[in-house]
Amino acid sequence: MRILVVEDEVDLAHTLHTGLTAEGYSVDLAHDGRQGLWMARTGEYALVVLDLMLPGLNGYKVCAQLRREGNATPILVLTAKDGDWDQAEALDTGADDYLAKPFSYMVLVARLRALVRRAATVAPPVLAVGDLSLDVAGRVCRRAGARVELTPREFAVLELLARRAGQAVSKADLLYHAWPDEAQDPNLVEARVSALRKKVDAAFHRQSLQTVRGTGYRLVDDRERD
Amino acid sequence: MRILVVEDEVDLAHTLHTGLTAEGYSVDLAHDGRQGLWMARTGEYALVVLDLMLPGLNGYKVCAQLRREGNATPILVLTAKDGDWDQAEALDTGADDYLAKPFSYMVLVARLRALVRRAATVAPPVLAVGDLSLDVAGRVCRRAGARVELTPREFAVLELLARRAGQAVSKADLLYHAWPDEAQDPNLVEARVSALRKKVDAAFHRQSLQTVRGTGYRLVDDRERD
DNA sequence: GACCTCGTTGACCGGATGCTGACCCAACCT
DNA sequence: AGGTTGGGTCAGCATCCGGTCAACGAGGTC
Repeated sequence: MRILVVEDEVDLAHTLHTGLTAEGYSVDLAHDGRQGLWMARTGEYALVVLDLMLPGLNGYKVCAQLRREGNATPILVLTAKDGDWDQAEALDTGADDYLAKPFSYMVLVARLRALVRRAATVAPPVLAVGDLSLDVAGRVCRRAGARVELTPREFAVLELLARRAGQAVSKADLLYHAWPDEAQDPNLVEARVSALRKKVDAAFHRQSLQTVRGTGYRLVDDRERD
Repeated sequence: MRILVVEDEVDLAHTLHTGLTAEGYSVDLAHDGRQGLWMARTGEYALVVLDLMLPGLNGYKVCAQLRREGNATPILVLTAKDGDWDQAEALDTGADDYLAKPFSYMVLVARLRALVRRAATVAPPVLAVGDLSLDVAGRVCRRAGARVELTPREFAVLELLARRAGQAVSKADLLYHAWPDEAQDPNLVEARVSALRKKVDAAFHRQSLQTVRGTGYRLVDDRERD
């Protein structure tokens, strides 16, 4: 579960990082609005914690821009002010929840958990590429309706490939997404993909997991080939 | 006993939060209608306190939408106006009680308690997953019609799994739901699930309580498996 | 074709994860 | 007080992941 914290105050950012990491999340930090926007766009985050007062590009704009791009990642807004106006505007631009500083750490974690959970139930939880489907909420994978058992790592890898179906995904991206603690070795990915191919492709005489030499892998709908 | 308060006025929301928490309820806050609707949908609340005047989506709509979805959670409506018209409309859309601001805190708590009590006796909500049914009000569990005796903790665990049937539920979520005072050890959950399996699955040669390795557990309808 | 790099995959094995029985304490009857 | 029940704690065991390594294969280049 990866979380993006967009916060320029170094102390608070650091506190959030250590706290949420201890809570079991993988936390990435962005220090200004522009960087936050960039990182959020990757769509890899289960949630974005966004300070409103930011250098460069303020939180309202980041939030509004993400929504304009169709990005539905849940956003929890933080702000020093607690006026109704701020709150209203933040929620209007598409934030999902709001917390005024100073806030209790427990409250933050509770809200955050609620948001993630809600998003999981509301968002379309099933990724589909051809007849391969991934139920992200239930952690269930099916090919042509048949259940395929995947290990957590396999699921994480296939999930990112499915989110970027048709696109080549670099091993670096896959490592970043599926190996929360920094792992480097590309062979980790190769080994997992190899295992996935057996379960998801070979067992069904398919070749949807393609190698993109020099880059990474690509997941495609391969039902009507040659 | 978990209560959802949907209220955009920060002061009032805060007052209600502290007050009701002191009263022994677990209180979650939503700050606008849309958020309130999402949170209420999880079905985890014994009661919803809903302000009518809300940004985004007003209280009438939230209420009406919940009822349309078959959600029977008791709803106590708050509003600044006290005209008969408002009251009538709120109750028509499916609210269970009505309170005009400003109101006495004592009155709120009394009404609220009454509502919870009434709801518990009047509308026994039954969760069902396959032939497993949980009567939440009566604390009764049945498999294929046969009564299964569960301890309180077992019931709490199974209840959350049933509410999120088909989805993988993390041990953290289960802890959060079934161990109100903060407990941490995942083994608590494992031990309860182990006990549940004996009563609910093994005794009926079933496997509806599935392990999702690395994540938690999932409750499914397993009646027609290969 | 020689050579090199990149990718694939099987084997191995250590560590993480989950399961469960045993034990025991605390709360609650009687 | 003595008995019963719930359930937290612990430890041992089983299972499963998945990281590591190395041998092999496939492409690409000269």
